[in-house]
Amino acid sequence: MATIKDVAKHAGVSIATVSRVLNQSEKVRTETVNKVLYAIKELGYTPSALGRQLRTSCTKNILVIVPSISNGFYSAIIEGIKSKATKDGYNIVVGITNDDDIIEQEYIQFLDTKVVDGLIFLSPRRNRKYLKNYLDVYPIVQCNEYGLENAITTIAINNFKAAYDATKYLIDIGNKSIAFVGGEGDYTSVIQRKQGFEKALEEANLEVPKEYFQKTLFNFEGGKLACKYLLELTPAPTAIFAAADIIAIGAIKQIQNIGKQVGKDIDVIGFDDTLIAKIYSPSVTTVSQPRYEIGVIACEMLLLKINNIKIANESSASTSKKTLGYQDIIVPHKLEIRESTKKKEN
Amino acid sequence: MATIKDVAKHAGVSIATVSRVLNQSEKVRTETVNKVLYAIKELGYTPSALGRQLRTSCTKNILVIVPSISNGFYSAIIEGIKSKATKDGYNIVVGITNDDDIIEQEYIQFLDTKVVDGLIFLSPRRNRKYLKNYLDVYPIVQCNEYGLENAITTIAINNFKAAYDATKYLIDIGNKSIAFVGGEGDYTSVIQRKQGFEKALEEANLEVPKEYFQKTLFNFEGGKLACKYLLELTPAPTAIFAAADIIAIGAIKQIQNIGKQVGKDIDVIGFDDTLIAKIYSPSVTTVSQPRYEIGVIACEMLLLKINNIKIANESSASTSKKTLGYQDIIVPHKLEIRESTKKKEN
DNA sequence: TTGTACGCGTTATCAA
DNA sequence: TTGATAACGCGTACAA
Repeated sequence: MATIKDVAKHAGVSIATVSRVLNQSEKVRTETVNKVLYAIKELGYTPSALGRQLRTSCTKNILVIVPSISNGFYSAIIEGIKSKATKDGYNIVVGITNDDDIIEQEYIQFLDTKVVDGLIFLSPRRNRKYLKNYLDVYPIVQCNEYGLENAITTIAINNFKAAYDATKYLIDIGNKSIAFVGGEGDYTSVIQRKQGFEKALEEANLEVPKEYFQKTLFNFEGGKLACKYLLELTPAPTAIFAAADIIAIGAIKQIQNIGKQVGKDIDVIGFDDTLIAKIYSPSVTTVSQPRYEIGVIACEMLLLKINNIKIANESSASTSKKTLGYQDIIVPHKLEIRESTKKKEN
Repeated sequence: MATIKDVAKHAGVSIATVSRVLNQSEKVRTETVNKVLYAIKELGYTPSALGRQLRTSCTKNILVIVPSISNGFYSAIIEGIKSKATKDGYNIVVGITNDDDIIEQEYIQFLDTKVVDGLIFLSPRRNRKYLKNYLDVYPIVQCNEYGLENAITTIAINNFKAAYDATKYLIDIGNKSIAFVGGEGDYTSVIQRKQGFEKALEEANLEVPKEYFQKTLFNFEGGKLACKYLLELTPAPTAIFAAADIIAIGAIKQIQNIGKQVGKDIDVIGFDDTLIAKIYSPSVTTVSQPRYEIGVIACEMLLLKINNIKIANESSASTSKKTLGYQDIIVPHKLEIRESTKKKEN
């Protein structure tokens, strides 16, 4: 509980000198430095981040807003963010919203209350009109979505092209009737995946019955239900494109339940390449996103913004708005071919 | 960027009055209240948490230290912590250590720097002698381990009894030779599970060859490797007790790879009841921990400590140490029987 | 090279 | 019912 004052008194110097030693900002005689260092050790003193933050109006904290932490998809991105943040002396604060808009807004207010210096959204974007006021003022970055109305810097794969590639692959290995299972909630990324899916089928002159497009809960049960419905259709699809691995796995379990074989009777492809796709039995063909790298890049972009603002504030207060530009960054995706899909022999 | 001062000026009152309105602490004339409220809206003012925290020396932040966020086991606990914390107006800060002691220590210093009011460890405990100094001074709680040297409040299942129960079940369904696969690193919880395992076998007069005890990496590959080794032994075990679901799943994959059937040729049991155990194919018999509840209770205990300290500080500065007692809380476990184990017919 | 003094944005005490 | 003002712990311009 020792403060800088205690240290100063103990060392027989002023608090200014202690501060100088702490920050190595100006020259201090080595002799004095030692006195101060000794006093610090003696008292077990640690500078209060609070006082420092209030003074410098900079917390070295980054807020990461995520719908749920139980989702393997986000965790790798967070690890990426964390890695870059740590390197630059920043800590990350993870805000979990459970997809609740109110909670999300509360977290966003961390910017107002100066608890954090910047914000990274991992959550899919919804109708967030109020965000506009923040975008001009605070450093904010969005992961996994791009090309939307707000002027927000984004990092994502090309979801359209990724879905197109995956669908083309399903066609190439011999499928002519393919179903698409998306999640509920009109996330831009899922919409784009659906568009890529349609484009590939169109190019191959394959038609898709309306019933082949399924919306379901974004989880295991949702995948099971959607698959059950699809396999009871006549004709039933020979392949299922799921907009997420967990949905794909639900579908696989359902296929197994009715005694059919995945990769032989029916192909299933997922999305995101989460851990479970790799270790499931059968392992799941899926579209891989460089999640860790997405996190790293997102953090880099954010720190850039933070520093720009800092510099702008130091020079002139009026130009600060213009320093917050935005851009769309597209990272490469990759198709991971595994056991849940197999080339047909005819 | 408006401050309380701006609001005061705008409303034509003193900052003290603004503060009173904000905190509803003392009586303010409704007329004045309205003036202030109007000014607040007008300026888009949000109180700075920083100033407030500096003044009250209370951040309303809780630090949760976790080895990795990519681990399904921890996420549910975090959700539990978060739920309780939110109810009481606290935010949680998740610190990811990647099992690095240095990083962990840096996070612990958040207590010194007054960035957080308390700390919950989810990470398994290691040799943390330096912790002693913190335990007397700050509110700290440990999840998932108990009965150790330090006087730290803990919340966990009875790992010994849980493993005993699971092993007894394996014996009851007809297994006579059972192997134990633990993770590397001598985590107390794993050691206790091993002891429970041994106790059950001993009671059934079953002997376990030394080679049946395997240590391996705490992941999918580790499970595969350990299983490969075990199945090449003669005699090979008819059942495998894995100290974690992910290890069990590695083992299952390996069993499938060599063309044997899980639940028929070989039983496999996991630990923790993470999502993957439920949805894997086959689904995995496992010991369920009430992870969400563990999080809730941990948070409750921590908030209790935080409030105790607050009260102690208000009355007399000298008694604050004694208010930080400690206790071991044991929560119930449950055996979830699924497809990876099956009763033998003889 | 070092010390004095101010301010960061609050809350809380004391007077008025 | 309100206002003036002293803290909280720190960094830094300015003076010495």
